[in-house]
Amino acid sequence: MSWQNALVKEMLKPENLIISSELAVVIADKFPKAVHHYLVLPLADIPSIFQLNRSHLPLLEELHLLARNVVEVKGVRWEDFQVGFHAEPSMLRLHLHVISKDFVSPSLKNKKHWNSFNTDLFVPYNSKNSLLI
DNA sequence: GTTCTAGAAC
DNA sequence: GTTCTAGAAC
Repeated sequence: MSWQNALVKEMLKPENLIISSELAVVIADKFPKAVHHYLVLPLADIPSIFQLNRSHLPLLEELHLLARNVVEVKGVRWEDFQVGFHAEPSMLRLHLHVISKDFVSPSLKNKKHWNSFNTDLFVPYNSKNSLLI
């Protein structure tokens, strides 16, 4: 198992779960790029955005619901967050980023980190249709 | 994805 | 001298 599978391993550990549903889980990003940075991952074995099609729309809505729920659980403002996918994901298992817009974190170390959330490398949830075949 | 580091660029 | 970049990691 390579580092690319680390997310799948982590999402299966109960101690990492913040909230979950029958279809997906929410964990904290191990290297948060902002004060708040969470990942929503489906239990279904969907490797990445490149496997998505229209049949996954209900699941994507479920992921977004969990994104809203984790922000509520943390007691912070939804307006202070951006939610979306990376256009060039590195880690396997589809994951929706839920990140606060401050981008203040010791783990935000280089230009690539910042660009991945603040350029076209970040695909907002509301632009998800562009990912669907 | 991160860490480490040699060589380039400043 | 310090920062930036790109590539390897068995």
